[in-house]
Amino acid sequence: MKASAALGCAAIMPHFFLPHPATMQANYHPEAIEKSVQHAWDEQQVFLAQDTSDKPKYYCLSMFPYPSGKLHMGHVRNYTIGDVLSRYHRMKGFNVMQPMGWDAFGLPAENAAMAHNVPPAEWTYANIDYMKQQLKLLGLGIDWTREVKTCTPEYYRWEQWLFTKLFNKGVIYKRTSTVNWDPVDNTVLANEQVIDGRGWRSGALVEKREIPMYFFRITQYADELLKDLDTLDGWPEQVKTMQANWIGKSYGCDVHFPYDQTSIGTDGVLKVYTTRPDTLMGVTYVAVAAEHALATQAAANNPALTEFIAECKRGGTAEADMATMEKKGMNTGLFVTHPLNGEKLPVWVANYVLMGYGEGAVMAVPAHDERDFEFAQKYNLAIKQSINVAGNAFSDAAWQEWYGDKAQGVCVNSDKYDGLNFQAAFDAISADLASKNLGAKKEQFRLRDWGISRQRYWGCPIPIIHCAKCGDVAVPDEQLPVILPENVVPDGAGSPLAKMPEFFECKCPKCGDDAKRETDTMDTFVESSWYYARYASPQCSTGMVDKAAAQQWLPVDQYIGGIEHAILHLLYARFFHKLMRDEGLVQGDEPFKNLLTQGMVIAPTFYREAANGKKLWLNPADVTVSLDDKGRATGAALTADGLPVVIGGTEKMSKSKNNGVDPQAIIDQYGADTARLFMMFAAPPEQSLEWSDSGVEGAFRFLKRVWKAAHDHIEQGLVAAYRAGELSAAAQALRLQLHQTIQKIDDDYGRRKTFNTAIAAIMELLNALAKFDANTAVERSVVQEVLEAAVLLLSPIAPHISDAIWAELRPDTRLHEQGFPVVDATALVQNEIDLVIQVNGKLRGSLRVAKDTDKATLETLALAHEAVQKLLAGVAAKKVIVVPGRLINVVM
RNA sequence: GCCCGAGUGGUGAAAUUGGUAGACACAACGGACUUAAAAUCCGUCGCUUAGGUAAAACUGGCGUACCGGUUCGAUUCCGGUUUCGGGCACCA
Repeated sequence: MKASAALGCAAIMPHFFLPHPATMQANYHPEAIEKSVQHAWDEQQVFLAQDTSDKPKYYCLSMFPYPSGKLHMGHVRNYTIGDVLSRYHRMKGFNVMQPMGWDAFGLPAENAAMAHNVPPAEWTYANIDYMKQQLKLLGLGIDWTREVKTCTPEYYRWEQWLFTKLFNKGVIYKRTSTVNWDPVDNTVLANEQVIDGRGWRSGALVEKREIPMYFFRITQYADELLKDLDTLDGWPEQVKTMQANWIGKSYGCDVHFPYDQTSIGTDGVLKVYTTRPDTLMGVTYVAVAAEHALATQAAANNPALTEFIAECKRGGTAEADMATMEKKGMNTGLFVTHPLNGEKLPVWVANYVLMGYGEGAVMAVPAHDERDFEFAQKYNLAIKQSINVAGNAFSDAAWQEWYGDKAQGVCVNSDKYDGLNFQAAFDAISADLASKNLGAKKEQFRLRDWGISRQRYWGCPIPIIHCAKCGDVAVPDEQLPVILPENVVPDGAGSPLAKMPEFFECKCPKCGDDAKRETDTMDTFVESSWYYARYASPQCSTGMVDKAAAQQWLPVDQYIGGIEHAILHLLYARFFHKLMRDEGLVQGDEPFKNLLTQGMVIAPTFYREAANGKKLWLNPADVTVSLDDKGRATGAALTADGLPVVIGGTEKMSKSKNNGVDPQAIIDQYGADTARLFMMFAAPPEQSLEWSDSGVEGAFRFLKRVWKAAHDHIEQGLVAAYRAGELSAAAQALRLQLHQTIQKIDDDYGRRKTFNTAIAAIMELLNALAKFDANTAVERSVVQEVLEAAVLLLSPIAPHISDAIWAELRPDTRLHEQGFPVVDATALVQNEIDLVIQVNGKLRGSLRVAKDTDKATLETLALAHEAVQKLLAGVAAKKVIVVPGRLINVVM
C-alpha cells in the first residue's frame, strides 16, 4: 500500500510539475523520428564496439553484400535479423560488435563495365556509396569504423601475403583443370555464363579446355573439416549434413587393371577407385574419360572415335549438366585384364566419366550399378550378376532396387568369394589385390581441391612471378601488394591484365632476370573466406589480423546469411580459419560458433527472348500479371508496352534474373521501422519467403497503434512504473500477460530466433492494453509498466519509434542504455488452470481446476463431465490418460 | 541426376518436448463515426449437399500436399509418392 500511495501522489501531481519537456506529438511521423534518432546514435557513437570492456563480447556477423547496385529484400531480411540479435544482446549486457563491409570483387562488375563502358572499380565504389546510405536508412546498429572493402589493396595485400606463405609451404600447388571455353570470344566462361551449352555473349558452342591453375589443397583438411562438424552445436543439422555429404568420405579400394599387351602394346595399368570392391567379379568393362591417355591412343587411327571424343569435349563443366545428360560411349577396341581372374575387359570412352575426378576412369559393374546397367543395355555389354539377395531372382531385363543393395547381398558367381557378405568380400578381395600389388584399401573424399585461378580482371591478383629459370616464384613480402590497376574496362575477350605489359612485365625476385607476372586473379570466395577475422582489426597494417584483437573477438558468436551459402562459402571459410590457425594468426578450430541460415526471399521472374535466343530479364515491378478468379497467373505483360512476357520460375532475388525488389519505396513511404517490422513479421527467419508487400500497411498500422497508446497515456501525465500493491483482477490479468510476454520474447529472441512470434506476442499485449481501463493511480502505474516493457521488447525490431516513445515515457533516460525487461515471478503465479477434456483424442470439453489438483481427482472430474458421460452412455472407460497441466483423455 | 529443405484457411503464418489445428496479421465482407471520403473503432471470417433454426445460436462430420504405418492421441515420428525451393565446385 505504501508504494501505491506514493505512486498515487505522483499521478495526481498537476501536469506542469512533471519533468516533461514538450507535449508528445499526437501522430506517428516516422521520417522525422528516424532521422533524429539516427542522428543521436551517430553523435553518441552508440554502436562502436569496444576492444576492451568488462562485458562479455558478442560478435554478430551478417554475410556481407556484393555491391550489386541497390539493396533487395533479401538484404533487408538478413541485416534486420542481425540487428535484432545485436540489439537484444546489447540489452542483455554484452559488448556487441556488428560490422559491415563489401564483397567487392566479382563478375557482375565486369558485365556492368562492358554494358556501360565504365571501369569495374568506378561502378563498384558508386554502388557501395549508394547501398551504404540505404543500410544507414534502415537504422542498423553497425560499427561503421570497421568497414572493409575487399577490392582495396589494404585488404587484398594480406590475402596475397597468405597465398605466398601457403604456396611456399605446398598447401597451394599448380596443375591443369577443365574450364568452359568460348571459342569465339576466346575467353573462359563461368558456369552461369553458359546457357544451354552456348556462350552467353557469343552464342558459340562451349568447349571444355584444360588450363593450368592454382589449387588450395583443401583435401588435406577434409578429415578435419568433416570431424569438426560434430563440434558445431550452434549450426543447423541441415547445413552440417550437406557439408558432410559434400566432403563425402568413402571407404573403398584402388584397383589396377593391367593393360592387355596385344591391344595396347605397352606395359601399364589402368587405375580406378571403387566403393564396391565386393562386386569386382561382376566387372564387364571399364570406362575412361575423353581426355584419358588410352582414349587418345585409340583415337589415333579411328576417325569415329576422334569425332566422339570431340563431342564429349563439347558442352560445359557443370556437374548438374553432366549428371542429367544422355549417357553415351564408344568402344576403343583396347582391352585391360581383370586383376583377379585375368579376363579381358573392353575399354570404353564414356561422356559421364570426368578427367578431373580421381583417375579419369571407372570400372563398370552393370549388374549392381544402375548407371552401368543402363549403359550396358544401351550398348549390349555383358551384365554379370555377382551379388544376390536371398529370395530374389536376377534378370538383366530391368533394373531392380535390390541389385544395388550392399546391406543384404552376398557374393555369387564369384569363385572363392561366393557366400561372403559385403564387408567380408571387401576385405578378402582388397587383400588379394594387395598381395598381387594390383590395388589396396583406400579412404577417399568426394571433396576436390579448390581451384582458385580466374582468367578475369576484377579480382585479387595472384602473387606469382613466372621465371624461365626459377619457375613459379612467390612475390616476396616487400613487393606486396601486387596492385590491380583500377582504370580498366574489360572487353569480354580474354583477360585484360594479360594484354597489359605494364602489369605483367617484371623481374624474377630470385635471379633478377626478366620474368612475367601471373595475370590470373583469385576466386572471389577467397576474399569472403577471411573477412570475418579482418573485422577484429580492420586497419591493421602489420598483418592479416592483429592477433590480440582476433583473440578478443573470435570466434563469431552469431553468423547470419542465406542458406544458399550452406556449402561453398561456409566450407571455404572454415578451411581458411584452419589455415590461419596453422599460421598462428587465430586461435580455435572453427570461425562461426552459431549459424543462422536465412531462407531465401524469392520472387517471380519474367523475361523476353531476343531473336538470338538471349533472355532479357524484366523486373517484377515493371510487369503486370493477369490472374484467373482463383488467383492463379494466366499471363503477364510489360506494363510499359502492354505486350506479353514469359513467366519464369520463382527464384531467389538476384541481379542476374533482375527480380530483386528494392526496399526504398517502402522506406520512403512508411519508414525503416515498418520495413523491418514487416520483414520480421512475414515469416520465421529460416523459412523461404515469396515476396509480397501485402501486409506492409498492417505493420505500419500497428506502429501507429503503439504510438497512440503511448500518447494517450502520456497525455494523462506520467507515473512511475508499477512496483507493488493491490490490484484488481483485470490489472492482475494484464500483469500476468505482460510478464508471460517478457518471458516468451526473451526466449524468442535468445533461443528460438523466431521474431514473427515475438511480434505477435507484442501485438497481443497491446490488444490487451487497449481493452484495459485504468481508473486508479495503481492501474495507471500498471499501464506505465506495460508501455515501458512493450517499447523495450519492440526496440530490437523497430528501434527508432521505440527510442522516441521511451524518451517520452522516461524523459531523463535513453533507451539504448536500458537492459532487457526482467520477469516478475510474482506476476506469473496462477492458482487455477484450464484443462482440456478429450474422448478418444477428440476435444469434448474443458475444466477449470486448482493448479495442484491430483491425478485421481482429475480422472474423477473428467469421467463425471457431462460430455464424457453422454458419450460413454453407461459403459466404463477403458483407460484415462492425464497429461499434467494440459489435458485428460478418456479412452473408450 | 545427386545432396538438403519445405508444402497448414482467400493470403503471410501459429501450434516451442507427440497433447485444444488456424494464435497474430493481411485481404474480404458487414456495421459505427463522417455531408462525403480517408483515417479510426467494433463485428464476421477453414470446409460441409449432416442435424438444428424464421434467421442465428448450437450439435455433428471432415480438414495440416497425397498414400500408408506407429500411438490413447500425429501439422509434429516412420516408410513411400508428388510439387515447389536451395546447392552441385567459375553467380555471389
